Amino acid sequence: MNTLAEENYLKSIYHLSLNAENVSTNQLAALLNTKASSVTDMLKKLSDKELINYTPYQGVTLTVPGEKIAVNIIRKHRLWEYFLVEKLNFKWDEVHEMAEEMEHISSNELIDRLDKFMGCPEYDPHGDPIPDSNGAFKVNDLKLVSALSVTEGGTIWAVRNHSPAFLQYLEKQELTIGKKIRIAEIIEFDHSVILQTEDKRIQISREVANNLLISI
Amino acid sequence: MNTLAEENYLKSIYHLSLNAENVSTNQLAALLNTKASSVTDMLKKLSDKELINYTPYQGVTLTVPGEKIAVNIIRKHRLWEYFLVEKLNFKWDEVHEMAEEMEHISSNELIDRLDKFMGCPEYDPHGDPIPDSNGAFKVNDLKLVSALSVTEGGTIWAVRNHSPAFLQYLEKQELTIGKKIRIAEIIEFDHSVILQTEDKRIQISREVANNLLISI
DNA sequence: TAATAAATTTAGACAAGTCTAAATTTATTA
DNA sequence: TAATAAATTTAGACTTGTCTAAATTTATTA
Repeated sequence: MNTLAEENYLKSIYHLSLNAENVSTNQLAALLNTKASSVTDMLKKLSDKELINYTPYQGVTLTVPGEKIAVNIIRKHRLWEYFLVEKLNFKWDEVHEMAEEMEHISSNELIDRLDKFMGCPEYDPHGDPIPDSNGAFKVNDLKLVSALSVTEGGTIWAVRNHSPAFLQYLEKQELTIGKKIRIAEIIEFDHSVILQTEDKRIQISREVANNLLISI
Repeated sequence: MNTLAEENYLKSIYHLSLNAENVSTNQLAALLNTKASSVTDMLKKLSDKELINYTPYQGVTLTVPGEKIAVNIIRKHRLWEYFLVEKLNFKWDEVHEMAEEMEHISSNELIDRLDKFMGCPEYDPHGDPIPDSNGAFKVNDLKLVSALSVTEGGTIWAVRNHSPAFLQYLEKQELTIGKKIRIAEIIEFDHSVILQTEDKRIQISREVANNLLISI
């Protein structure tokens, strides 16, 4: 098996890979709250284990085995989050940190049984798809609210930021998963967005719009 | 918080303390599958943190804060074992290793909610009492089968060994928790014990009798 | 009780993962 | 395209937890 640190690196590389072909040392250092030199050391180690493709100065990609491990960790993370919210009644802004620990519980048999116990949920409390035991994701076509034009709209489906501060803000604004919204106006000056919901208009910053995903 | 290694040492000291006033370096080394010299190093560290009382060559005892941490880990271990058996349908011989990992999940809020979710069970799948959130145990007066005389008997209540091999053996012999037994005979030569259950006689070794606890 | 055995500790080393500071490579820009 | 800036890697060090081998202390026994 892999160490906790190795698992966290693989997971982080996976997440960053979604937005860029190659993941850079500095991106990883920022996400993992560590120094670039530490990242370099670990990249060598993961490369030796053939879990990543690493060329010095050129960033990294995951190999097939590396991606498999990363997806499995993400599966565990999301299933535990679902468990914490649906079974133990935690709020969606309270579960991320706990799931960060729980995702490293090694048994796959355990996670498969947990999955069945909960009825094989397809999405976690933040709207992210839960990979199945083969690592297959439900692909669904989501769009960032920040990428929409006026009059476009849909249903809030997922969030791209899991920090308690952000989630609590959404909760307060009643911008939670399942809510139907439409772009009423985009402020040219700062790209703030005014959303129209069933019963009111809500103004959100570009920052917020950039972390909110909807299904059209 | 404490490291995983520290938590495991505290837990082991706690367990060994039940059978001896002072816990020795070698006892710990054996239980933790490590070397005496490594134990000495860790004892100094725990002593510096005032989690144990350590006098070189004289063994250790837990301090009040040290015991509190140990009991909390045991609480988590037993609640997770209960969860795995009662909710995820694992067998009692399958859960120990998983719980060894899960007991280190740090959130106490999580464990308290898990406790409530399961209806605040008093005993784990091996019959061990589950401490409450204050660290209080249900004390019950159990006796080792090996300590009984002929004609004495009671209900199998707990086991002192959690190895899959032992638990599977008990399962096969139908000597599981709740079973009523009585001592029919003790073989003088090797201290084997012949048990009378409702429907049959079962011979067990002294070794087995020494790991089986009954409530009279 | 002196000699021997067993238990424990000390000394020095190592692997994992991290850090700072310096060196190197790549990217940017004047 | 030469100079500068930014990104990355290397070198050397530190911490945690472990190890082996040697030294020391405690227990046992003749």
